[in-house]
Amino acid sequence: MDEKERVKGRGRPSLSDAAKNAKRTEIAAIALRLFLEEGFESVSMRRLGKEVGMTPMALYRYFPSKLDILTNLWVYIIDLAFENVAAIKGQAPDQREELCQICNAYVGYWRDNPAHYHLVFMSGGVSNSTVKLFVEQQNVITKFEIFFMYLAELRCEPRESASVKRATDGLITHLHGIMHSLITMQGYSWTDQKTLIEGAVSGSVHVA
Amino acid sequence: MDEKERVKGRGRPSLSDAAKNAKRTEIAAIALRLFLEEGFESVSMRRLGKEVGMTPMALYRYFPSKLDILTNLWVYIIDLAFENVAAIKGQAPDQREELCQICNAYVGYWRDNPAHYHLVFMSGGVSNSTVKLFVEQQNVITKFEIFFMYLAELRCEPRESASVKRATDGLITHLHGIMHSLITMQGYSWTDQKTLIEGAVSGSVHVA
DNA sequence: ACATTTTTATATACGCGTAAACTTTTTACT
DNA sequence: AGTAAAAAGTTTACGCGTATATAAAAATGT
Repeated sequence: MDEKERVKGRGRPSLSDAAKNAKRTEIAAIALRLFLEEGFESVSMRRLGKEVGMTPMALYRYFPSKLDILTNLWVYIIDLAFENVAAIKGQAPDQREELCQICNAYVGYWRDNPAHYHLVFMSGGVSNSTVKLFVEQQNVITKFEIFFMYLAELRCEPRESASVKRATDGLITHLHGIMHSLITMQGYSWTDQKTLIEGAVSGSVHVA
Repeated sequence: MDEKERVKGRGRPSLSDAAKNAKRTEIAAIALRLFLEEGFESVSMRRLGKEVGMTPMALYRYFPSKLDILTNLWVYIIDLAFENVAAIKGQAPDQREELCQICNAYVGYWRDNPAHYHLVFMSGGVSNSTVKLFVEQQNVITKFEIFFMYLAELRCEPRESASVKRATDGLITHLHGIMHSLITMQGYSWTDQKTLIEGAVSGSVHVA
């Protein structure tokens, strides 16, 4: 939080990292509950402060902004999403079927937890630069590695080849599009998730 | 703006539709200039009111909210964008190439106008039912028809067949995923838009 | 003990979007 | 002309995120 660490001398000592992290965790836990229950924008810092038991401005000792509390929760939620995905590995008879199942688990997680989806992908007032920073800072991207591995194997091409990169980016964007469309445009009668994902996987395996 | 129209009787008469629309147009024009110059969030209603020459609250006689001013501008601009998309029809040597160009125009529009993308697809906050209503109201969905037509022809299948429906839904979701990923996750070095779209089109043409 | 220094925590204040209360303007009816 | 009514327009007020000013707490140096 603070720029430099003072080693010794006069003055009240900084909170220990442990104490600070404990408080951050406590705030984050309460924020997560409130955000999921009532939505990010509906929960004010004054309200959150009251629930945590501190003044609104005291929260700023632990998080630089309200938005920063949110991005912190993203990490936690995305980890949850990929736990679901990891649980499927090595369960299906063949790789192709397993990739489909993994894609369904990934998309399914967000559809089953639309509040999480809204928190991560649709929280209002979040600028591009914020998301960009988040994606770079946290290793969300490394989580996509699993898709690379499956496609390299299924396509019988090296993991680092340009065509695997193209195919995987195509698959990932397609999955996000399926999620996004099914969740946010419910007025349209989409083809069912499983069929759409089968098509996405099929395309990513066979595309040039 | 108002629920019911009073035909006659006592009381000051409502502004004529012409007068009201003139004022709306004037406000919208100034808002567009300011939003483009300084950004939506940086322009306050107090500031906009001053520029237009009325009190902040008087603006609410003509638009129900600040966001509504922006959506109004968006409607105007998106109509132009779809004219652009339509303008591509019949220009390319073959249908397949033309579909690619149309997809690129569609995705490119949103990437060139990320504020509009955020407004329509990420206006999360309280109600995505608002977004849903807007999308349905402006029948954006009926604009998807163009994708159905191209795929029916390219796949040599009837427009109403289940496989054309599957393929088109696959293409549309993929396009939205490409948009969404490129716009909101700029920290990741995605394959370029054109290549991704080529893959999306390829998949939609060949998928079962 | 007491002053000094640094950190933590609170209180105050600002501009924001806009709801609600209020005032002004414009009409019709007596 | 005077009054009632309704829309237009203004003022005031609220809660918001948070910058800034201030106070309180907790350590060291004398």
